[in-house]
Amino acid sequence: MNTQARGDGTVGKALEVLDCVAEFGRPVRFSELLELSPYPKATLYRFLQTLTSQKMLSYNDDGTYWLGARLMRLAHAAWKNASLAPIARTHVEALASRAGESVHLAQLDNGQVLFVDKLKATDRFETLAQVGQVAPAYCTGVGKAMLAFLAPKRLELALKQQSFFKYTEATHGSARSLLRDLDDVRKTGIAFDRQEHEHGIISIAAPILNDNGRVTGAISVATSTTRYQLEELEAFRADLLETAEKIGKDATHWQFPA
Amino acid sequence: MNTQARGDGTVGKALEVLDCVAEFGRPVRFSELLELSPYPKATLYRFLQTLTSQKMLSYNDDGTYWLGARLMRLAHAAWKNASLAPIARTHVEALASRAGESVHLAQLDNGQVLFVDKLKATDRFETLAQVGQVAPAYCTGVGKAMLAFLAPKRLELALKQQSFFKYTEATHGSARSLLRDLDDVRKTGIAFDRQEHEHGIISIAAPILNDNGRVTGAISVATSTTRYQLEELEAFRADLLETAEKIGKDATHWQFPA
DNA sequence: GAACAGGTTCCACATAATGAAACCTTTCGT
DNA sequence: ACGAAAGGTTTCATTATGTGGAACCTGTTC
Repeated sequence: MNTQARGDGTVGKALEVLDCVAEFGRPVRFSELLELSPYPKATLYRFLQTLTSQKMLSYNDDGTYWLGARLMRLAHAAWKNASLAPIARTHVEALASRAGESVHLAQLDNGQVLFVDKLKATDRFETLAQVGQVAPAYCTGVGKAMLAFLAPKRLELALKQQSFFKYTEATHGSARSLLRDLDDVRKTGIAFDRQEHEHGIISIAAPILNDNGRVTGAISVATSTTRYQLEELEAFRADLLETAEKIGKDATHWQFPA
Repeated sequence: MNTQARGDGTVGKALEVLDCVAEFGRPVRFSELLELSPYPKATLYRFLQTLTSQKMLSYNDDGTYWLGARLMRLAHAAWKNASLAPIARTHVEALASRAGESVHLAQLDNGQVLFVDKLKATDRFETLAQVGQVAPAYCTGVGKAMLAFLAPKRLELALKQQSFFKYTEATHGSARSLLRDLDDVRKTGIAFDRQEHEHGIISIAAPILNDNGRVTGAISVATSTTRYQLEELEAFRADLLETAEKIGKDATHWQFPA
């Protein structure tokens, strides 16, 4: 896995088209896609044909394309077997409704944070909206919670994968600065995001450890500085830790591969 | 969309590999895949590399592959925008717990039934297990419920897409036989699966209609002949119809493209 | 009834995929 | 410690695949 990323190739292009369709967020016509994608008519047409015959897209008789059944199946294989989400769902829900704020559930995926569940207590329909999103580990609450409890070797590897781009003034700009923060996290069992990834967004996060003490994920309560001060997040600490522990227990039989 | 299906092409092959990974239901090693897939070592290797760099697979440092972040993202775009599931979730849950039996939520996808939610009242972990599965429309409760309320033109088209393969003695073997059944469904607003798809499995289904009277999906209570007789399914009728109506109302703003 | 927009098909050509074989690297048996 | 085997990665000449400009449908508009 050390050759440089290959963005090209037929498969890559086809997937780009899939992304385009997904981006629309609704069934979409050929001509609409044509504008958004960089491919000439004939090429795009062939891609759509291929993807349709592969059931990655479905072609409706009103002439629109939308993500197809195969994608659904693959997706749920992923969801069911490689993510904490189904195991943690009830706990996450409970926490969200008690906290009245967004709850995020995340796992580590090649040095990045992968959100596997996001829940807004207030809005049922927003559920799952941004599941699958990724974010850097070094500047998010969940990310730091996980990094702090990684085995030394793994941490070393993960650190190499961080860019240390400064999103805000509060973002850690180097491994050294991050490591100091992680020491605190390790002591308290709690990680804070102090507007490190996005202005105005703060969070309090706890790692999810299985019975062997291995990190399998992290969970956080996130809110905005307009509603809470950083210090006030302490109010969620006990509930968060308790929830994380419960999830850890439920997830023990199951090993996340990272 | 009239050229014959092209199962070949690079994209098709790559997706086959994805399916292989999904089939394992867990992170999988190179060598395991090698046995299951028809490709030589070098070819499979390249596919895995491509899919990994495209984030369709993730490569973990214990040397295993698993479905990746991009798939997750695509999946949830599909789930959120093209399926009744998130809209219907609460109603489905409520029905499942009242009925104490499996509840299936389905939509029509190119003449086939696509399950977008399945819920067992008894087992939280089985939730979502077979979402994305497809089944024939002509021999399932949900399928017949949807067919019966399709506009004549659409029904005609859908009938052409049915194979009328006889899964059991009870399966409809021809369009004629099916159409007679659909007349009944139209009259009563309820469809039964009388062990037509699988021995021992029966169900009672109702279509979900939006305010324009257009079919957007169907919902069913399914059980086995060891627990219920066909006639006893009547007990679920009222609750089923009521639930279907509620979902229809919630889904009215939203049009399923089929 | 001519011009147009949205799709679909053709085909000479360029590119990307193929897979046998050689090559690493780690693990295992003695 | 040594040889062999399993598991994984790279090379490269060959060939199958994908490419896209242009022509072509078909239904709609002015």
